[in-house]
Amino acid sequence: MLREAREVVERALKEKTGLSDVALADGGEHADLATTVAFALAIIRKQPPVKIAAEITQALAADPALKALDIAVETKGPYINFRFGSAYVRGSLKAAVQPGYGSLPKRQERVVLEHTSANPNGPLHVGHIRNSIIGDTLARAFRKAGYRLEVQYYVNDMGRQIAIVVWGFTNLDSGQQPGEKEDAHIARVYIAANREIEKDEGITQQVDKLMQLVEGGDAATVKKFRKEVARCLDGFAVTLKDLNVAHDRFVWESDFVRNGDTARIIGLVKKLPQAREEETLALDLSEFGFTNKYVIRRSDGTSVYAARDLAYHAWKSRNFDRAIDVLGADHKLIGAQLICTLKLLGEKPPEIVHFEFVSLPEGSMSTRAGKFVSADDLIAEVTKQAFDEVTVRRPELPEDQRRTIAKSVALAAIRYDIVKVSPEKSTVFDWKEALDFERQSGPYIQYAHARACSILEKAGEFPECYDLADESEITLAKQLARFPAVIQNVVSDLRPHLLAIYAREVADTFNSFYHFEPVLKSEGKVRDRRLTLVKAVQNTLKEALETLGIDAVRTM
RNA sequence: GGGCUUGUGGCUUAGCUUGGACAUAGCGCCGGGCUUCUAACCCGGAUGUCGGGGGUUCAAAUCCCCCCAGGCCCGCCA
Repeated sequence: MLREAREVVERALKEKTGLSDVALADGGEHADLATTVAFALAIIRKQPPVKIAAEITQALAADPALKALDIAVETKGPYINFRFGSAYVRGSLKAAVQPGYGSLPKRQERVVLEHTSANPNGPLHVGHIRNSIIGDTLARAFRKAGYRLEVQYYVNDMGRQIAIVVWGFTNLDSGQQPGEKEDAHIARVYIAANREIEKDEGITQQVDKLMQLVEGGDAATVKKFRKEVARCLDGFAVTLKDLNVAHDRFVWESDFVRNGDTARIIGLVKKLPQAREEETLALDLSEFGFTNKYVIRRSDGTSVYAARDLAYHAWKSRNFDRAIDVLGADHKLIGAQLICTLKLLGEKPPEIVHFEFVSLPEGSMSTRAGKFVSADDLIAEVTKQAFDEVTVRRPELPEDQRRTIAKSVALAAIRYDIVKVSPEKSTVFDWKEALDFERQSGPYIQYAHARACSILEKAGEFPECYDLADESEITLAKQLARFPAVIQNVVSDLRPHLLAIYAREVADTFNSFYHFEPVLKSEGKVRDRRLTLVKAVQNTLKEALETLGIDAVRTM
C-alpha cells in the first residue's frame, strides 16, 4: 500500500511544483511522508520557503487523487507533511493478511545469483557463511520480488589450493579419522601439506606439475582432483543445509576449460588493443585506472583463475538477463577488472555485492594456517545453547520438540546475527553475541511471531475487521504496509540487511502493542479488529522471517 | 608507496547513494513491571565534539578536500 500511496503523492508534487526531484522522504515521527521541496523552490522563486510550502499545501489539498486515497496534507513551517487516513490503513491491513504478503508482481527477467563459491580446501568458516547468508537472503528477496532466479555455486576445482590438497593425499599420511567430516579431513591434509611446502620448496614444482596435468586433461589427475573436491562439497552440503542455504546448480570451473570456453575467451582477449602478449598473456587496463597488469595466461600456457572466471561470466552473460555475484572484499580489485574486461569483450558484466571480512579477536582467519571457527562448530555450539534455553523456558515440552525448536532458534540466531550488519562493515566474530537470543536477535523476532500465533490459536474463528481506531493499532498497520516497499528496496539496492532491520522493527512495535492492548479480553468489534491486526502481524513476520531464511516457528 | 573501504554514547549498531524538523536502536548501567493473550518481553532514566580539521550550503552524520586510526587489495594464487 505504501508504494502506491507514495507514487500518487510524488506524481501530485511533481505536477504542482514542476520539478523532477521533489525530495519526497519518509516522514518519521512527523508524518507518513514529507518533503522539503519548498527549500529548493525558495531559491528558484526567490520567496520564503514557508510561504511556498503553504501554497503547495493548498494546491495539493484540492487534488482528487490524494483525496481518493484519504491522504491529508499539512504544512509545518517549510515542511510539507502527508498523513494517510483510514482508507490507507484499511487497505494496508487487508493486504497484510493475504497469504504470501510482500510478494511483488512476476517479472520476466532471468537473474543468476552466485554466492558462497568457497574454495573446496577446508570447511566453511564464519567468514564464508557471511557470503552464504547475504547471498541466500538476497536470493529469497529476489524470488519474493517476482524474479526468475537461478542460484549458482562456482566450484573452484582446479586452483593451486586443490593441487596442494591432492599432493597431500598422494604424499602424506592422510587417512580419514573416525567420525571426521570430509571437509574437515581435507582441511587437515591441506594444512599438513602447506607445512611441508614451507619446509621443502621443491614440492611447489610437484604442485605446478599437477596443475599442468589437470589443465591438460590428464585423466588420472583430473580424477584425483574431482574426487577430493566432490568430497569437500559433500561436507559443505551438510553445513549449507543446516544454515537453510540452497543452490540450484553447482558450476564446475574445470568445465569451462574442458568445453573450450576458456580457450575461446583467451583468443578474444588476445585481440583486444589492451592485450600484452609476451611470455604471459595479460591486459594493460591502465587507461581505466588499474595500475597492475591483469594476467590471463601463464608462461607455461596454463590459464589462471581470471581466464576461467571470464569464461564463466561470459556464459552467464549469454544465458541470463542479469548476473549478481556475492564476493568478499578481497575480490574488489579483480572484480572491477573482470567487469572492465567483460565490457571490452562486449559481454554484460555482473553486479557485484561485496562484503567485508570477518576476523577473530586474535586476528584474521586462515584455512591454510588452521586459524578459523568453522560454521559446523558455530552451529553445534549455538544449537546446544538454544536447547538449554528452550529447556529452561519450556520444561514441560517433550525433548524431541525442544530439540526441534532449538534447531530453529539456533538457525535464526546465526543467520540474523550475520545479516543484520551492513555488508560494508568488517566485523570481529564474538561468541557472546552469537549466543545472545535477546533483543535485536533472530529469536527475538521469532518470539514476537510465536506470541501472535498463540493469540490466534486461542482466539478461534473470528470475522476479519479492517477498521482500526486506536493510535497504537494504526501505527502498527502502517508499519506492516511498508513491507512490500522494503522487499523492493532490498533487491534494488542489493542490501539484505534492510529486511533484517525492518523485521526487528515490526517485532518491536508488536511487542509494545502486545503489552498495552488486550486482544482476547477485548470485546465485539475491538476484539475482531485487533485479532485481524494480530493476524496481519503474524503473516508479515512469517513472510519476513522466511525471506530471511529463518523458520517462523509457531511456538517456542 | 598507491587504490578501495570503515570510523556514530563504555561496547555493538541504523541513518550516508537521494543534505533538511530534537541522530536510530540494542548491550551494559540506574529505577520500575510476571494472580493479566508465552517476561526470548515491556516501561522510564543517565550517557553523543556523528574520528580530527577545513570547505560548499539558508541548512552537513550525510557532499568536497586534507589529516589520523583500523580492515582489505596491489601474485605467472584463487
